Amino acid sequence: MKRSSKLSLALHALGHMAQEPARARTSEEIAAMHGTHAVVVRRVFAPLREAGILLSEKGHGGGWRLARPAAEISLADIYAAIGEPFLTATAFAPAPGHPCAIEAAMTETVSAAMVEAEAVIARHFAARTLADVAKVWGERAKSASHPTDSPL
Amino acid sequence: MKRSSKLSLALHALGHMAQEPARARTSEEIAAMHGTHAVVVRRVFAPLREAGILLSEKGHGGGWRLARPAAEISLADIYAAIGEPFLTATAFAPAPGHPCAIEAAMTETVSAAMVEAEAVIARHFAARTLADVAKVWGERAKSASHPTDSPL
DNA sequence: AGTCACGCAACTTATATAGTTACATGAAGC
DNA sequence: GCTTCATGTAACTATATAAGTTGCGTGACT
Repeated sequence: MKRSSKLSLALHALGHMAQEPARARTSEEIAAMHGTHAVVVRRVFAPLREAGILLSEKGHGGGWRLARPAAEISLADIYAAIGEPFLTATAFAPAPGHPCAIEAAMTETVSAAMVEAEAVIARHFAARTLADVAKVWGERAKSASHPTDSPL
Repeated sequence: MKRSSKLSLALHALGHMAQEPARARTSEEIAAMHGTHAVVVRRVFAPLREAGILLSEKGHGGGWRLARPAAEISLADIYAAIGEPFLTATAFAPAPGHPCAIEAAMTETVSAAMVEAEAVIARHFAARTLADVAKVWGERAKSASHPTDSPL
């Protein structure tokens, strides 16, 4: 397990959805596309719905749809909604049971580096929308890999 | 478990060692200082020894010592020797069993962001030596927290 | 010889996350 | 109104990763 992550699923799926925004996709469809389980898709998509990026509909013809044009959804929006940081925050639990100035100094330095790194990532993602990625896809893959937008 | 990490242990311990470089510390001592196990210390320190940052000696009076002055050991040296990246590389395993242009495009974007972020961290760490941190410690904690360099 | 400390391999335990099952809710079609 | 399809959610299982632990070997000092 754990061969993938929430963010990779979200980016992959929303990238596909940006290709044909009108059509709703079921969780099953998306799960098959990404090689995972429908419940996982719902779990990952729930915060995106709450963030106003996705809409979900029940019943016949239901499924998931982009809540606004792909050009108005940046990767940063998705990243922020997921809330799963790249940086392993586990790296610095404070000293167990006793304060230590040296450890504190180290933690400060590392934290500063992490904040900087996060800012870089945020900037990077903010500069790219789903539409940008869809465009790249359109330019390079008029070939055969994903004819229109079919799963698998 | 996993309340700490290799890097936090290394930085914490080497920070202390930089305070009094002449004295060798046993793995037990360091483990007590960081609230972990001596074997874990040896495991984490092994690559630092191979990288020429630490020296280890067996027998009476043995233990660990800095291989060179604290001013010549940057945090980047330690970070590189540990080889444990901050950025969760798990985030992007490729598509399971089938290529997908969209996923590839997303992966490229994310990878580029990660490379940038890594560079920021590397630069940040390269600019700080163990001696710098020891100095910070010396300036702020002439008080009581760690009288000389005692564990706990 | 005896003790101390690292070196290393193997095993155990803890945790996080993906995967799965099960059931409830609501919407469309008949 | 009943069935079908789809999401919503909680609970459970499986697995991968990393820390913690044990045991034994080796070298060095007394």
